[in-house]
Amino acid sequence: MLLIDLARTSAAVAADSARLAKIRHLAELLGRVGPDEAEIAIAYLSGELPQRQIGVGFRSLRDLPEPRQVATATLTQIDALLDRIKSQSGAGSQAARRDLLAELFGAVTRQEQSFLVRLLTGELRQGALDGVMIEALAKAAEVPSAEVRRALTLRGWLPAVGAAALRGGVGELRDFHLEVGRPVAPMLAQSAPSVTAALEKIGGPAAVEWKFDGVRVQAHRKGEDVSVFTRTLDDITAQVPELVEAVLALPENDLVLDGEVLALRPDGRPEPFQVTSGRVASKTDVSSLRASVPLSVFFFDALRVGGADLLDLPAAERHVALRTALPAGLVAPRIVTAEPEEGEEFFADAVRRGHEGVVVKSPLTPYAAGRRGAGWIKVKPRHTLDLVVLAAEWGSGRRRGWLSNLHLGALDPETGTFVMLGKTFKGLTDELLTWQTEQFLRLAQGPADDWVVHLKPELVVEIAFDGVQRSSRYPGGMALRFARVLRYRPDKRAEEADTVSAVRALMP
DNA sequence: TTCCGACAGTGGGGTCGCAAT
DNA sequence: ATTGCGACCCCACTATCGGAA
Repeated sequence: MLLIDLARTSAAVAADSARLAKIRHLAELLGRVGPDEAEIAIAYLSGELPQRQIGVGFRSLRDLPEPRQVATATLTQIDALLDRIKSQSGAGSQAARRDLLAELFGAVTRQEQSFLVRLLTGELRQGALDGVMIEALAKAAEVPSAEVRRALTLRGWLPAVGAAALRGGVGELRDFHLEVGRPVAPMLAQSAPSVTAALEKIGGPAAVEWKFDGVRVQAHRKGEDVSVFTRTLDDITAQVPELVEAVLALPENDLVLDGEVLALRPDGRPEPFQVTSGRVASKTDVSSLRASVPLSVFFFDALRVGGADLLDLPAAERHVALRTALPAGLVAPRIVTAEPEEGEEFFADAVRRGHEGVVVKSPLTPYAAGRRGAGWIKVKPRHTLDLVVLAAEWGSGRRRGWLSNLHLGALDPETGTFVMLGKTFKGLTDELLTWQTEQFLRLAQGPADDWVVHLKPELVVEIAFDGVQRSSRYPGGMALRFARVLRYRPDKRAEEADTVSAVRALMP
């Protein structure tokens, strides 16, 4: 199959806003792709690469060669070139990578170039990714989408699952099983503003469990072999020896566990996320880092214990298996309650101890991997500040033409100036985007730029955020974590905004 | 007919590893 | 030694579609 066929299908998918129409376009193409190229076609049309990543991003794609006039490139040829590019990533040569990219982009037409750029930068923007592709595969292979979903849960890689569906239908999909040593797509959580609201949503007794501010891990053990994977299914076994040893010390030797790894201080309080993140990402000098930044692990779910798959069991039963297989010190602290007061008190205590919040879990739900089901609901405390808009950046995609991304500052009362604390684009409705674009253009001052519009510091906006962290990027040495807009404060003048010292008081 | 679950899009701060400068 | 880039860790929120109620 030719790459141009995919580029055309992608364009048709982008042109129709209806999901059912997108599914029809994708299924039509999947119906005529050969078995050798099915995996490539599924990957490309759901915004992924068979190679996963190849060390090429936005910056490497600025200067493209002249396109061809006639489309002749096949999926197999493109895939082979991407393989060669990947082999030059990391320890390879950037010059070699540049030459190969020139060869790749010189071999395709303008429309294919555009498709490849969006694919390689991870910004396909056709309104269809895994969720829509699952439905399209189900349609093309004439199988229930639930079967595709189930197989994806267990395999974690849609191109492989989809190719199996097209090849062998339900029969082949049923061959996917939980395999120790191969990661499963982790279950995700929705969020709620309070434990009370979360309990309401679940509607009955629920587990309320500490939420740690660390890195999600999935640990597999078969005999004396242990592997550890992240949320995106990357293997980090070598970076977390403490975790490997903890799992090897268990009496049970056929296990798949879900948990969180984090760095604790000697007094037992958690280190800031930045410390945990840096430690987990470090591949060099792990043995000396162990001494200075030791990692702890807390598990909260069991997908397999003693050779038995537990994914389809209710959460409460999985937790019994977890407690049976693990010492209490390795299990995330939790209570089970239907009483809002009791849940709120447990939440407040977790936060007092420095943790991120809690996750409220239904006792009934199976392990719904990879979906943000209503079975898990996270609750975190929320801070707010009244800050001043210092500048704004033009949006892209559906936000093109709107000033979208706000630069936020706190008041320095000594000098009457404002100290930038970060940016946000979250929490804005289309109506608010329209309103603020007008206001910002009225307040514009300073050097004109086609990216950033600088403003007279007059507009006050109420910002919600999760916390304040150390920053080497911003002048105050602090940045907001997960900042989002709540509302504008036309009743407040900039001189009444929150001050730098008020922000500093929130630093851990 | 209205409601609501699931999805895609639009970006945020921080850290590490690596090649090039 | 420093810089730029890619990859990945954490992530919130709104608009939209289409099936459920």
